[in-house]
Amino acid sequence: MDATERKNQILKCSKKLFSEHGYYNTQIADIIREAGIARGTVYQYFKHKDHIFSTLIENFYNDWQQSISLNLGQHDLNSMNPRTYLYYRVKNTLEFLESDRDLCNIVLRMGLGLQEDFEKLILRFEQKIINLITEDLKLGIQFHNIPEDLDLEFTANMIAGSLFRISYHYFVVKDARKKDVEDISRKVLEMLSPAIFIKRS
Amino acid sequence: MDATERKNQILKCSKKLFSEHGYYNTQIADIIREAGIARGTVYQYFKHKDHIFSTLIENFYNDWQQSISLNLGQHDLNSMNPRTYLYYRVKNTLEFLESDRDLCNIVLRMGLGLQEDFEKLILRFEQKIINLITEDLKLGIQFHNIPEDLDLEFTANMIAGSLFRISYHYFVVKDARKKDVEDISRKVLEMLSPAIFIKRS
Amino acid sequence: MDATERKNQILKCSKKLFSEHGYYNTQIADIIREAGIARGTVYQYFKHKDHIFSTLIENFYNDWQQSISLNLGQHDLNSMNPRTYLYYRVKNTLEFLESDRDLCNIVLRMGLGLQEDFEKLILRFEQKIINLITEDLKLGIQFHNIPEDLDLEFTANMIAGSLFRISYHYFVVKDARKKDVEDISRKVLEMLSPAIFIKRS
Amino acid sequence: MDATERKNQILKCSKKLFSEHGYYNTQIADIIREAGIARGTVYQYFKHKDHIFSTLIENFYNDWQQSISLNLGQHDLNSMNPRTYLYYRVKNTLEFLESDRDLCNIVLRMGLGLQEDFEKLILRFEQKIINLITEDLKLGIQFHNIPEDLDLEFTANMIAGSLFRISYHYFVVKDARKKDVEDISRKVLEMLSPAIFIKRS
DNA sequence: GATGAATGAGTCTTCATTCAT
DNA sequence: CATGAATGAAGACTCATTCAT
Repeated sequence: MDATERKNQILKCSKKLFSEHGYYNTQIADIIREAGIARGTVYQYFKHKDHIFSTLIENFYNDWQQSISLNLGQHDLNSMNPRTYLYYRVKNTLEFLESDRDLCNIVLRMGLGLQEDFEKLILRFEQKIINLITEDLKLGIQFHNIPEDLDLEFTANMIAGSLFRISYHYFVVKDARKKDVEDISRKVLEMLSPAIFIKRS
Repeated sequence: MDATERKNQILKCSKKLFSEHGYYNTQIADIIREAGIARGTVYQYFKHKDHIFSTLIENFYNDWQQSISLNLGQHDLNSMNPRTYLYYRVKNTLEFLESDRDLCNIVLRMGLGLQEDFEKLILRFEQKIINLITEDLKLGIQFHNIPEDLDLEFTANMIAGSLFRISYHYFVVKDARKKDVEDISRKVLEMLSPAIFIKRS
Repeated sequence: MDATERKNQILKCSKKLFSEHGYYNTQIADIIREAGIARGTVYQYFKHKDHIFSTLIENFYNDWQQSISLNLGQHDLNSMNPRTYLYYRVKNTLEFLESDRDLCNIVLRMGLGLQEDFEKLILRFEQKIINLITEDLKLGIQFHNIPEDLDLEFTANMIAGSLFRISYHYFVVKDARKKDVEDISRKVLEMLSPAIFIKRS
Repeated sequence: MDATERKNQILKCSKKLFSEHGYYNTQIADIIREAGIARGTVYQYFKHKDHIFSTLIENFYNDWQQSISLNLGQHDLNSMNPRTYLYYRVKNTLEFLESDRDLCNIVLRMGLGLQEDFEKLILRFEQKIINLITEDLKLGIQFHNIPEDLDLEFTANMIAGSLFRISYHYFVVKDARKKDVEDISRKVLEMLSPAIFIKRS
């Protein structure tokens, strides 16, 4: 097993345990038992226990960034109506969270309220999602699909909160299948659209 | 200082510290420094550190239960239209969370993903709110104000997620004032109504 | 309740608990619960927890001393044959230990191997019993009832060990009745006599 | 130093300290000072302080069991007269207790009256010795060497008490040499025989 | 004298991290 | 690189003792 594989193995086992028992209730002893490696080996790849956790969140954030770029590239904003655009945005987000339930659980629940530096990493993710929604809403206003007087801060947080809870509920608690994501996305759209979009007569 | 006062003092100081630094980053040493008492005094009132935390959540839950009963008594469901009813429900919930920002922060963020027994206590709160929303939605369906085919599980979680995020954002992050609660509640109503209620022509 | 009564009450409750759970597994909290008094009250009568324990052993020792004097006075050594003399010695010792099973248990078992100062007090009792037996044996030698070449140190310890074990077994473990003491004493005599006394043809 | 050696080292140091100062007056700090190791090392080999103590008693019990089996194998019961048999029994027991004076002191004195689970372990040893003596006495009755009407419970406890006291006195208090064991055993035999064995004319 | 809330020194135990092999 | 025994700082909890009321 080469260095990258070994590192990923440790990350994978830690992720599972952090998701299952939380950061402080996962000991290095648990991680090495899960990975079947020696205590010292962990420290060949990670300076501290913190480092494992923050690497997980960093990777999650980077993967997500990349996923956004890819998805943006796939769809031509101009050729879509705003509802379709929103639909893809929601679906892509949910699909990403669905693809790794342990990370989803960590980022949306188990990783909250730990150390300040972890909080910063998670807040970066949360803030980024809020910013994306805000940007999208602004775009909608520009295109006269969304009323000008919409409270962006409020709406963005409301949408983000919905997405977080829905993801946590369906992917972590209910263990929903990948194929359910489209259905869930459509329902999200149905809930949000009437309040956001200007009705065309 | 009598027993009840001392116990409340310890709870108050612990609450502040748990909210600020999280459960595992708050030591008994911090609590006694904050309260200006001796180490042993804490253990006169609480069996373990856990016990302080769980008491906080228990009290929060009980106070909330009581607040719901009081509020239900104040408003006559029959004399209200469904929008007004929903408005008061949202406002009461937000008002309760606003009234203690430290507890709000603990229940909505710092207390998540800790020990299993803490998780149970917080899940009880979350589940109760989901149940309440579900009951309200069912009532709306009965009164033909809400479409029969609404996905209750989905909608309840979406609404709950919105309320959690909005509360956390405005009361914990933004430190909003009590007077802002009405404004926020109205905005919540504006977001939810169009998707939930059957439009009367 | 006057001072002496209160003090005796504390001693009585402590004795029961020390006998039941040992010195280190009996807390002041247990004693005041058993006695139904306040924490501070204990310290009005005893300087330290140690003091309660050592008072118990001291009292036991003094009572025993007194019991010996009384018994010695009752029986005229000259008018008795050595077997009868030994019988009364054994019976008196067993009767004394039987009269307070908690103390018997403390002195013979629960009180052993604690602190150095406790050990001294208990050793004083043990040594005293060894000395008494030795004196009696010497007397027997003087009167030509016991062979001159008997190993006194060995015999005294053997007899003491027997008495200790028999007392512990019948009074503490088996909870024997007062009326059984005579029977037990006779059996002790039957065991010891053949080896100790010079056989008269 | 490998795992077994290290564990034995901790056991050895603990044994010495427990024997010297008792269980509750021996701190983990004392043990690590005596062993010249770090605090955490103790907990690599033993779950709790209790665990060290109970391991000592367990080992003692097992070693003793094994010693009995070995000794039984060495001597042919049929080819011995009952006195010789009793002599070897006593000698073997005393030899075993003599071989480790710290354990002898713990089992016969310092370990008494501590926690319930320790008491159970020590009682197991005591009961076993009582049972062995009882079995031997029964055998003697079967072979018509011992009177049928002998009170077995009484006699076994008396003999056990003698052996315990004699062992404690000579091996712990008087620090007798190994070579003295034979002499002591012979004296024990001289004390017990006349009362136990049927006299052949 | 009696009370019991408060005290804090003393202990056990945990667990991330190190380092010689 | 891998190992795992050893480390010790950090933290929770206990409990005899005090003292103001």
